Amino acid sequence: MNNNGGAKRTDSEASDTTIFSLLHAAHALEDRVENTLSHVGLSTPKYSVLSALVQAQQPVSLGDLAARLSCVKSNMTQLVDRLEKDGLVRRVANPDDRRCVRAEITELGREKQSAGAAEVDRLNDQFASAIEPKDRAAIERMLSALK
Amino acid sequence: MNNNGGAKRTDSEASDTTIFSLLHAAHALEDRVENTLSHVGLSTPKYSVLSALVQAQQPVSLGDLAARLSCVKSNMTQLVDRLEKDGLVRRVANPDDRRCVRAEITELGREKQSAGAAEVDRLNDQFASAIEPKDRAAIERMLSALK
DNA sequence: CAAGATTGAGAGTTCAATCTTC
DNA sequence: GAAGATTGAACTCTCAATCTTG
Repeated sequence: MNNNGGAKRTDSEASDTTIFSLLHAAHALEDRVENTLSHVGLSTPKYSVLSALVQAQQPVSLGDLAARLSCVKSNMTQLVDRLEKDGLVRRVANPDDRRCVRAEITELGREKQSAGAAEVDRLNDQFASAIEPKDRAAIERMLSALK
Repeated sequence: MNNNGGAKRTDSEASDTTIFSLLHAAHALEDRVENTLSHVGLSTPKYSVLSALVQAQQPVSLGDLAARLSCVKSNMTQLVDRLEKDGLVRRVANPDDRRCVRAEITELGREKQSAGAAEVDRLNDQFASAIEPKDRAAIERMLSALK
């Protein structure tokens, strides 16, 4: 969605470095990532979970996963539900703390993540080469202004 | 959600001007907009629809609204459902083409949009002043590289 | 048959409430 | 009671199918 809330351009010239044009661009970029990952049958959230599991090199509790991906726990419950249905992840019980459920990546999940990572790397390189090295510093400053 | 898919940092230094850090920053910005608009009881999509209606200065068909906000028609159907339930918009029939349904902003909707626009302007100014003028050109270039 | 809108199903997200285990 | 996970309700969004009108 465009989300340009029709903010008034008080500037005579619509120089358009406004919040909404940034968000619009980010949305386009997000779509491109989503589209690329769909080639291997993954969504961005699913890819993110699989990547977290590969990186951890061991099963990770749902609460941990939620924290790593900056989302609420109930979201992870449902995301893992879908990943489990896809056969990319399985829930494993934790004998030490029976409240805790950990997600473990399957062989298929590992393959998908690897394929997704290749796609993302390709996109990343492509994007990086489209940015002038001199502009990177400016973008860094903008990013930190945003934080 | 963070969405940093754990993309491999082939660079020795994680300079982090990657796709995912950009998306992460955009997400933070989006949250700030969403949070600001929540002060007046609006979500970003609802604010966008109201703004489109204010700008048009007349009722707009749902298909038109969907096109203006770059989303599919069925999304607009549901968004207008919720806006209508909130009393911010009403559906009006079109005698000329009875297939067509137009959305008309209510007085309450107009008030909310106006309050939202004030908040967004404030945020926009705040954001603009955090960006060095010299950096704006770089950001423009990045934005156009994204398109 | 085209065009405009809606409906149904499902993904992704949040919040509040609940259940089990510590 | 607090921590870990789940469930239910709601919002935003997409796609495919359907209904009505042109």
